[in-house]
Amino acid sequence: MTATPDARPRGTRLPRLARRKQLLGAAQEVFVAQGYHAAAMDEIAERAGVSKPVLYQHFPGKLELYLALLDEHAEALVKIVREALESTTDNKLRVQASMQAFYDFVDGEGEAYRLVFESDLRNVAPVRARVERANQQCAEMIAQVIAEDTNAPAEEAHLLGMGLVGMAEVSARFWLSQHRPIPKDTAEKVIARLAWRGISGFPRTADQG
Amino acid sequence: MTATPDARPRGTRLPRLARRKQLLGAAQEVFVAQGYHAAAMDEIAERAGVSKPVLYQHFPGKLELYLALLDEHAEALVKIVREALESTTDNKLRVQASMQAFYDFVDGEGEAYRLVFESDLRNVAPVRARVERANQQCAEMIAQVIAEDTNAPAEEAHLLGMGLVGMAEVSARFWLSQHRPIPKDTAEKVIARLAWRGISGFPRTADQG
DNA sequence: CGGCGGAGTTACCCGCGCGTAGGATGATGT
DNA sequence: ACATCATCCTACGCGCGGGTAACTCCGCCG
Repeated sequence: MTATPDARPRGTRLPRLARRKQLLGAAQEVFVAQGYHAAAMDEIAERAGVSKPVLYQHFPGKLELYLALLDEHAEALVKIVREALESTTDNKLRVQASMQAFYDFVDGEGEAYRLVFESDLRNVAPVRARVERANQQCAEMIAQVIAEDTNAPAEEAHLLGMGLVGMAEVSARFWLSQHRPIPKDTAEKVIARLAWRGISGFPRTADQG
Repeated sequence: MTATPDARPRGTRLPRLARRKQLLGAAQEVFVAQGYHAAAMDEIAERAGVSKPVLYQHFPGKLELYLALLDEHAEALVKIVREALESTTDNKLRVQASMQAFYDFVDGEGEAYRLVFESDLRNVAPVRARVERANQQCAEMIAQVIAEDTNAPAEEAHLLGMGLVGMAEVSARFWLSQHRPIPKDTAEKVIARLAWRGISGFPRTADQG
């Protein structure tokens, strides 16, 4: 525990682009494990088997390095949610696929979801903007579908979309933090049913209090 | 903007307990506005119209000061959710009241909800523990109600509870961040309906895939 | 074989911000 | 009036960590 897993082979020389990718990999490990603030540039460099100035030859600063990773994974989230919604025109299946998308994202390699869902840098404008944008894009896409089959006003559809996003995100993170108490597809189905029954009732009943 | 709102009347002497409360107030303002890391003890002291050592006569360190506030508001959240659930035995009304509880919490004085829902210190164990505990207590209470009227296994009930918590939390934060695009009670009702229709379907259908 | 350029290194600077030592000042009891 | 205690202040120590200056080392091209 005290001794670091001792990093990559020290001393190797790499072409620029390969090094950059490797640095991103090392940075991701450290940022995910420690969060932005507790992560030290020294440690990232060491993890990559390289000295600190190398890091600064590839990224202007700590923040930019972080943003590069954040962009990558925020876009990945939006992408898989979009693909889930485009995978069918049956809204019930769409809900199921969307929930699965969130669970897949959270269950993805290296717990990278933490960068998007648990960033300790949301108070910094560019980070906040990216995180909110990803969330809103997901919610917006879902709201679109809801609005098509519903007489709910746009603002309500947006709110509902965000509600479903929150449901998926928080429940998926919980499921993972509890070390998968139930099989993944079961969790997805349970949540998908909750979501589907929730919104499928809206067309007829939305005009009454 | 550059000049600080210039704090409380400098130089006044206060009895210990009054000072402590005032310090907590100042600290909350700064922590909420800046987050833990960007908040400086100097600034909190200045905000309270006091010098730094005074702060340290009341709290052993920055972390403890933060934890004091976090505890306060985390407990407040659990409390209002509990009261919402105890306010009636009609589950539909319980859902409505619970959602309202979250919206009230987020809409509360000074945006204090940020300490619980947007802490930039979740990577630190005692903070993480408190935030997760509050969330889980809320989810647990809701799961309890679900389990009573449902044949869903305990783990699924927990997951559903956390899903509803996430729905409420995320949608409420979104609603506030958008500067209340719709009236609060409308938002509550929309989300409550989503939640209620979602879970009310579970008793009969939970045993099928 | 000489020198050019990119890849890496060591060793350092320095600002920020938490926490503290030591002194002043006003209330309180005798 | 004088001691005493609690409250509060000015001024500083000091470690941590982001970022940089200056140098080395190796392959390659002419």
